[in-house]
Parts: sequence; structure tokens; C-alpha cells
Amino acid sequence: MSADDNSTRTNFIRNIIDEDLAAGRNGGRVATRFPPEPNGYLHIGHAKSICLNFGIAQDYNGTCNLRFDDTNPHKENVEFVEAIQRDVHWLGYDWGDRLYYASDYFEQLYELACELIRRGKAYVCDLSPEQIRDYRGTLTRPGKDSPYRDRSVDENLDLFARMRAGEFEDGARILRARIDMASPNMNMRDPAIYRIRRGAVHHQTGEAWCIYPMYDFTHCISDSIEGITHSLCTLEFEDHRPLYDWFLDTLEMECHPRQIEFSRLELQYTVTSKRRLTELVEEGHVEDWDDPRMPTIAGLRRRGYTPASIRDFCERIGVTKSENNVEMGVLENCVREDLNRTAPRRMAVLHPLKVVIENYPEGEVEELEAPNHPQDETMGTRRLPFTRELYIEQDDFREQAPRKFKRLVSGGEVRLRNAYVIRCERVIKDSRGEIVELRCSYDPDTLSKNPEGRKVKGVIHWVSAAHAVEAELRLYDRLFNHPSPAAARDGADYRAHLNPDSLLTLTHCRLESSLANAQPGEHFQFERQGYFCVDPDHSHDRPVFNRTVTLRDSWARIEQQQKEAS
RNA sequence: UGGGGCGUCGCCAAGCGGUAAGGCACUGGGUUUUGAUCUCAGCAUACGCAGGUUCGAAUCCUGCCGCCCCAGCCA
Repeated sequence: MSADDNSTRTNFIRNIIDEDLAAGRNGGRVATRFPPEPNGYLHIGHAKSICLNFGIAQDYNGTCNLRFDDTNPHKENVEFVEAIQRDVHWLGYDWGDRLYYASDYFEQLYELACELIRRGKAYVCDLSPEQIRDYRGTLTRPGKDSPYRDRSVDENLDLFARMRAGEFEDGARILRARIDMASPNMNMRDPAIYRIRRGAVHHQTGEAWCIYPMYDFTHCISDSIEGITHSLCTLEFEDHRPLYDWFLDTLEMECHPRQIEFSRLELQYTVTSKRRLTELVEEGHVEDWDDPRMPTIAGLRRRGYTPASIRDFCERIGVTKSENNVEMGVLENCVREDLNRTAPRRMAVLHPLKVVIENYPEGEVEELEAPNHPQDETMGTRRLPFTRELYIEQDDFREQAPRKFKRLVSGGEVRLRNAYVIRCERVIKDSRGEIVELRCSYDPDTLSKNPEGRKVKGVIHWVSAAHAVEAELRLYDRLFNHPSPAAARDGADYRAHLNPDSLLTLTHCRLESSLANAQPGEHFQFERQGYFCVDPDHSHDRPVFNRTVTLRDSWARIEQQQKEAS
């Protein structure tokens, strides 16, 4: 694939697989699966699971299935089914012809449930949801048996068939596993395995069913049917493993996958729970699932993150069972590293300040050649029109220079990137005292060479006023201003920590002319500013770029320190 | 308070009885027409705490402490 793939680290799951292989288990076969529920968009946490499952399949010459865990028709839909496939593909993984739905197995699942009944290991229970909760007991008190626990096999079979036939109201009855109401593991206290959902329209099976199997029953059997060898899931399912094993053992399934749990990814300054992401979208705190501030795969893509950078990130954070809280800096470092290598350089002025080169002939246009990448000649060059009137960054000029400031000051010199050295001769202000224009002179003998007898330390970017493309630049910052918005000590709802300044839209930015035919999805480094990508909303008439991430900025840090010192 | 997990540098994370990898962050130096990149150097006498076993422990034993998960007809 790409540069990030030759340094695969090991982790405890790979170690377990190595041991299984060494012990000759599963006939040397490795089969994993990525099993999303299509009830929302995939996020960075899913990326971790995707890279783990598909990555293992690749490295062990095995297979990884994509399987939709679609057992809850109330929450799922095809929009999500399609978005998930798009995102997994975009991340760089391919499931070939192994696209499955748990709903593919509904008939088998039903038959297996009947088998459980025949073996005396499942029963139809008429208790209401409230009664079931009551009978379940608490964490410290055992539950008590349902009065329906000892129905005959025939009665159970009959009732279950009638549940399927739609004879009973939603909630009137459920099918339960018959295990142990006194188990210290709550999951083993006769868990529900089928519930009634009449009138639900399932995105895959339509109205064929009015009973739907529960996760615990469905998941292990789906894994078994598909011949999965290692079923990887997150830590909260650790308590479910005895149940996973119980179903497969009780039904004497031929294939018994090994469930292994790892900790889910926590990323600072964001939320990664589908419930909260759904709320952010539905309550309008963000534009949509693909809002560039969202930690969704779609959002990261629109923000300008590359598949390789996300894979690299997943590699770097590792896979363990300990809780973690990864800093945004790690993710950001991954894109910077990838984009530094691959993104062509361009110049863009975010906050324009007019500069007139007084000793440059009016009407003249010089075509200067500039490399697309300072370290990679193979990326070629492009032409920059140089003229008498330019724009530079407001922030690159100060009337009074702070300590260590090496940009343009009154009477001082600075290098225009890929062009000449200029000197600021005069500052023009409006009636309110605001600087509106700089009158400068240029040294014609400084193109591609240093001036005689003096050092010019600073280099700033610029664009030709007459040729500039006017564009909208969207600058993004973290969505939340608290490192753990969902677990803040102040007890406030995560929404209280939403960052009001997470999006700053700049509408009159000036870009170098070569950007006129940029295409949606393209990445660039706007020198000295950051990495940007062309937004899907972009058009030739209304250019729109998103800032993926800023460049590292040691000047900002120095300036900050000076501010704090004074 | 029942059960299941986890505790190694600011954040991740190797380590599996032989005397603390690596990445990110941070600090300082060099190169540089991006204060970018690149590059060099520094950054845990210490592995939640307390005992014990051992010539030797982050790794084994015991006891504490802290944090997370579980009482959906969600996944």
C-alpha cells in the first residue's frame, strides 16, 4: 500500500494469533470481520477497528469480512449502509465478495433458536419489560426465575412460531436463553434473544420478519457461520464473552471463533460515541455527518485527512486493553507527515494587505518559476505572475517590530518567497489610522540570489493583486474546548463544552493564480499557513478550501512566550 | 457492596526473572528563499502503593489503593 505499511507493530492480539498459529489451530487460517451496525457514520474509533481487522487479514494472508450487524430495524437505514462501505473503501480496504448482513442469517438464526428450545435451553417468557427488570435482580442480589421458565418444549416451540407469525403485540413476549438467574454475570441471567417488532420495515428484509434476534445471539452465530477465527471487539463486551461461548457450545456449533477484546479509542477534544455524534448532527451543532469538524471518517476526509494518515495513526496508537486518551497532536502529526511529502506548495494570503512596488514598471508582468516542492524536484514547477501591485499577509508587517520579529517592518527589508527582496518605504493609513497600503521598493538583483552586502532573514508569501483568485477559506479548530467533553469533572453535558470558535470562515482570501483550476479533493500546502484541501462545495466561480491543519509554528510559540513574559 | 477489566515519562506504548524500546509532545544546537521540512542532542535510578520470594523483580507471590465496564425486549 504506502509508506506506513512496512512498519507494522505487534500487539497482544497479534501475539495471540501467533500462538494459535504455532499451536496449529484453525488449520493455519486467519479470518476476521468488521461488524458495524448501520445506525450512523463510521468514526475514528471505527478506523482503529477497521485497520486492526483488515490489517491482520492482510498480514496473515487471511480474510476480513464486512458484515452489517443489522438486527435493530428501528435504528438502521441504507444511507448508513452505503456510507459505511464508502468509508471502508476510502480507508483503503477491500472485502472482495465477502459483504454480509446478519439479516442474511435470519432464517438460520430462527432455526437455531428453535434448536435451543428443543434442547431445553430457551423459553418464551410472558413477563413485561418492567417485570423482567425486576426479576433480574441487581449487581449484588441474584435474580429469580421467571414463572414461564419451565414451559414444555412443545409449548415454547408453538409460542415462538406464533411470535414469528405476528400473533402477539410488541413487548408481549420474548424468547429467552435459559441459563442462570443467579449468575454473578448479569449477562447470563436468562438474556433475551428474540423480541417482537411488528410493523418495522427492515432495510434488507423488508416486512418479512416481525421478530428480531438480539446482538448476543446473532453475533456469535454470524461469526461461526462465516468461519471467523478471531472475533475482535471492544472491552465492554468482555462480560459478554461467556454468553458468546455459551451459545456456540450449547448449540455445538462446528466453528467456535475466539473473541478477543481491546480498548476503544478515546481522542482528546472530541467525542466518539455514535449517540453523541448523532445528536451533534440532528441538533445542528455541525452541518452534517461529513462536517470537517466531526471525527467521522467522512468528516476527516472532507477536512483533508488522507487514508494513509489515518492508517498511520491507527498504527501508532497501538492496540491494548488499557484505557487511553490520545492527544490530537498525534493525529495531526500523521497528516502533516503525509501531506508534507505529497502536497504541492502554493501561496495564499488569508488577510490581504496591499503592497505597491513603486520602482516596478506599471503594467509589467513577469512570470517567475517556483518549485512545487522544495525537497522533491519531481513534483515540478509552476509560474507565478509578479506585478507592481501585490498582496501580503497583514500579520507579516509591523510598524514596530517585536523582538526576534524577522518579517517586514517600516524601512526594513524582507524576501518575497520565490521572488525579490523588497523594502518598505512608506505606510499609508486611512482616516481611522488603519494601515491600508504599503509603498515599497524592490531590489531587481535579488531574484534567486542574496542581496549584496547585507542579510535578509525573513521570507514572506505574496500574490499578484491583479491575478489573484479570490476564495473562501474555512479554518477549523477543535470542536470542543475540553479534553474530555463527555467525561468532564464539572458534570456538565458535553454540549456545554462545544467550542464556539471551531469554524472561522474567511471570505476574501487571495490565492495565487495557479489555484484557479483546483479540483475538489486536491491537497495543497499554503506555504507558511498550513495544509488545505478543496471542499466539495468548491466551484470555479466560488472557490472554497478547508484548512486541514496548520503548519508547526515555532514563531507563534515565541510570540506567546514574549507576551507572557511582559 | 456481586462479577469482569485496567494501572510503565505530559499523551500513547514495548517489555513476559537479568538490570526501562519507540512514537507524539517538550527543551537546546545545526541546515534552510516556508519561523515549514530535514538533522543532531537532551528528556522515567524508575514501572499505582506496601510487603515477600530471588544473587537479581516492571516482570513471580500476598495485601492494599485508584480508575473503567455490567442491572436495554441497544449494539
